[in-house]
Amino acid sequence: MNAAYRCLAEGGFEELRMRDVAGRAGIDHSTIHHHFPTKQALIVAVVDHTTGQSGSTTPPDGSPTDRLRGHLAALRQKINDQPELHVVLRELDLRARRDPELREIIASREEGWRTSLRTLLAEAAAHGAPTAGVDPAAGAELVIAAVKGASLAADRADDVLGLLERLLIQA
Amino acid sequence: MNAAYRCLAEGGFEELRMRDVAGRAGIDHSTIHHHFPTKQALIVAVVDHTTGQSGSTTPPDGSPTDRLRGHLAALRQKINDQPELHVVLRELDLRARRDPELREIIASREEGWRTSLRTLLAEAAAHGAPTAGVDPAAGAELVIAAVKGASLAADRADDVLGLLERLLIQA
Amino acid sequence: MNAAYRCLAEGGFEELRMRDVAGRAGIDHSTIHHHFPTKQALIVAVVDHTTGQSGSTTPPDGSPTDRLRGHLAALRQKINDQPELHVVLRELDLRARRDPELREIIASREEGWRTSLRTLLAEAAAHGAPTAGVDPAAGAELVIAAVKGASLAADRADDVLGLLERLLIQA
Amino acid sequence: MNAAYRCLAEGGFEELRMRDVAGRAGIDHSTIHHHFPTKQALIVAVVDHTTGQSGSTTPPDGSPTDRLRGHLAALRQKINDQPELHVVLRELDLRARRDPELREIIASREEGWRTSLRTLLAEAAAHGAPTAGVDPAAGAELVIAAVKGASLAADRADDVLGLLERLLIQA
DNA sequence: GATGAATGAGCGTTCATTCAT
DNA sequence: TATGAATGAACGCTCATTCAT
Repeated sequence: MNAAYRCLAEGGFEELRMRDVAGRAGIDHSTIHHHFPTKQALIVAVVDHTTGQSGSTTPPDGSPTDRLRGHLAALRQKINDQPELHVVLRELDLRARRDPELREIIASREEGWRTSLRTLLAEAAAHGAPTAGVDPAAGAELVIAAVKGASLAADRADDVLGLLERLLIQA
Repeated sequence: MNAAYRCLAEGGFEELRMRDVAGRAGIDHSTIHHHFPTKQALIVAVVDHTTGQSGSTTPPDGSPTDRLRGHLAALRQKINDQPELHVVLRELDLRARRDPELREIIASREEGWRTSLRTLLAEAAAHGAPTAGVDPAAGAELVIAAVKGASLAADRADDVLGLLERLLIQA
Repeated sequence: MNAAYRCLAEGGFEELRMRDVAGRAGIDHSTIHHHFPTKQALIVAVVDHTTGQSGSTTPPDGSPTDRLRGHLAALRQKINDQPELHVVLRELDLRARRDPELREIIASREEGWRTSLRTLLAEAAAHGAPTAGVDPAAGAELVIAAVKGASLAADRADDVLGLLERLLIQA
Repeated sequence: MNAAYRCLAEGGFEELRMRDVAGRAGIDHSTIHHHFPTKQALIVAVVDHTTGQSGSTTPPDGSPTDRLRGHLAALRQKINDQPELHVVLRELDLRARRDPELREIIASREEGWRTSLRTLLAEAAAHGAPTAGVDPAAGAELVIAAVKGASLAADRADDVLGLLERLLIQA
C-alpha cells in the first residue's frame, strides 16, 4: 500500500501499474492480488489511508482566532512538508469524478474538513475577530479552494496561504 | 482535436484512447495518425488549443479596480459556463508534472496570466484601491490558486470567487 | 477459424488458447481480436461453422428404406473420414450444458437432424419396411445416441452403425 | 474428492479449479495438496472412484434374456437417477483422448463392461433368445454407444434404451 | 487522405504449486 | 494436518502504432 501510494505520487493513476507497485514493494505482482482482489480494491485502500492522514490539525486550545491561524499554518506546513501528498489528493479529486467509490470516500473526508472550517470561522467571527463580515460558509470554500490550488504548485503555497490568512483575519 | 478534448473532459488522460477519439470524430482511428504522428502529438495539440482558450478576458477600459473586478467576474462566469474546461486544465496541471512538453506550454500560458494579474493588482493598488496592503505577487498567486481549486468543484466557485473579490477589493 | 477448429480437435476447450490458435494460423494472437472481439465470439463462429458442416446427407431419390440406409451409411462414412469432427461435436455437447449461446446453436442443428430422421423412419415404415413396429421418434433418438456414442470411439463406429442399420431395417 | 466430483459435474474439466474444490469441501486450497500432490493426482483419484461406481449391475439369477433385460434396465435407471454421473463419464471419455493416465483407467473399466455385455448377449443367443442373429461383439458396441450417446441427453434416455431393448431382444 | 489488417508490448487477473509457520 | 502468503507462468484482452492498399 505504501508502494502504491508512492507510485501514485510519481505517475498518477495514468501510470499506476500493479507490476510497478509490486516491484517497488519487492514482491511479485500476483502477490498483491492475494491481499487486494482487484486493482480498484488496492486503490480504494490507498485512498482511504491517504485521505485519512490528510486531516489537518487544529490546535485544541487558544482563542478561536488563534486556532484558525493555527489551522492555516498547519495546512501550509503540510503542503511544504509533503507536497506529493497533496498532489495525490488532487489526483484523487479528478478521478473521483468518474469513480463513485472514490467519490464517496473523498466527499466524506472533505465534508469533515469543511464543517470544521466553518465552525472555526464562525467562532472567530463571534469572538470579535476582525474578519467579522466574512460568511463562514464562503470562507470555508475559499480556504479549501486555495489549499487545493496551492497544492498544485507547492513552492508558491506560502504566498497563497500567507495572504489568505491576512485577508481572513486582517490582523 | 475537438473530439480529443471531449474525451479528455469525460475520462481524463487515464481513459484517453485513440480509438475513442476517432470514434467520436466519426473517422477510423488510423486516420488520426495522418494528422498527428503520435498520441503525444495529439495531446500537445489539444493542450495548446485548450490553454489558448483559457485566457481570461479583462475589460480594456475603466478604472484598474473595475478592470480587476471584471477579470474576476469573467473567471467566475467561465467556470460556471464551461466547468469541464477547467477540469481539463487541472488534469493538465497534474500531467505536466511528468511531461516536460506539456509543462512548458502550460507554464508559459500561466505565466502570462500571472503577469496580467500582478499588473492588475499593482495598478489597482496604485490607484488607491482599498486593497492597498496586498502584495501584487501574492495576490496573483491567491487568485490563481483559488481559481484552480474552485474549478474542482464548479458549483461552489461562486462562493469562492465572490468572497475573494470582496477580500481583495474590500468594497 | 480453421486453426481454432483444429486446436479444438486436438485439445478440447480445456486447452484452447488464443495464442495457440494464432500460432497455428501463423498470425499474432492479437490479430484474432481484430476479427473476433472475444474468445467466445471465435468459439461461436467455429461452432456455427462446424455444426453447419455436420449436417448429414440423405440421398434425395430412391425408396424411403434406401434413403434411410443411405443416411446411415453417410453417417458411418463421416465418422470414419473425419473422426475428429465428431469428437469436437461431442465436446460441444458437453460445453453447451454451461453455455446458453452454444446450446441454442447446437440444439437448433440437432433438431433439424432429429426431424429429418423421424421423417425418414416414418416414411420407411409407411412404405412397408420391415421396421414397421419402431416408433419414429424413439428410432430417431436411438440413431442420434448411437452416432454420438460411436463418435467417441470411431474405430468401432462400423460395428455400431452396421448393427443399427440391420436392426432398424431388418433386411 | 466428493467436492471435486461435484465441481467436475458442474463445470467440466474446463472450469475445474483447485480453489473451488477446496471451497466446496470447506478447507483451504493448499490443504488439498497434502492429500494429492498435484491436480492431476486428484483428477485420477476422482476418475478412479467415479468409474468404479459406474459399473452396471446385472441380476445374477434368471434366464440370460432376463439378465440382459435387467442390465439394460439398470443402465436406464442409472442415467435417470444420476444423469450428471454420466455427463462426467463423457467428459472423461473426451479427456482420456489426451491423457494416457486417464485413458488406461477408463479403457480398463470399459473393457470389463464390454466383456460382460458380450457374454450376456452370447448367452442370450445361445439360450434361444430371438436376438439370435446379432453378433455379440457388435451388440455390445451398440449398447455402449447408445448408453454414451443417451447420457448426453438424459431426458431422452428412456426412449433410446427402451427401443434398444426391444430391438435386441425382440419381445 | 483514409482505411483496416496486423503487430507486439504490456495490462489486470488467474491458478497450480511451493513453503514457512 | 492445515494454513495462507508468495510465486511465476500463462491467460484473455487492450492499445498505440505501422503499413499495404
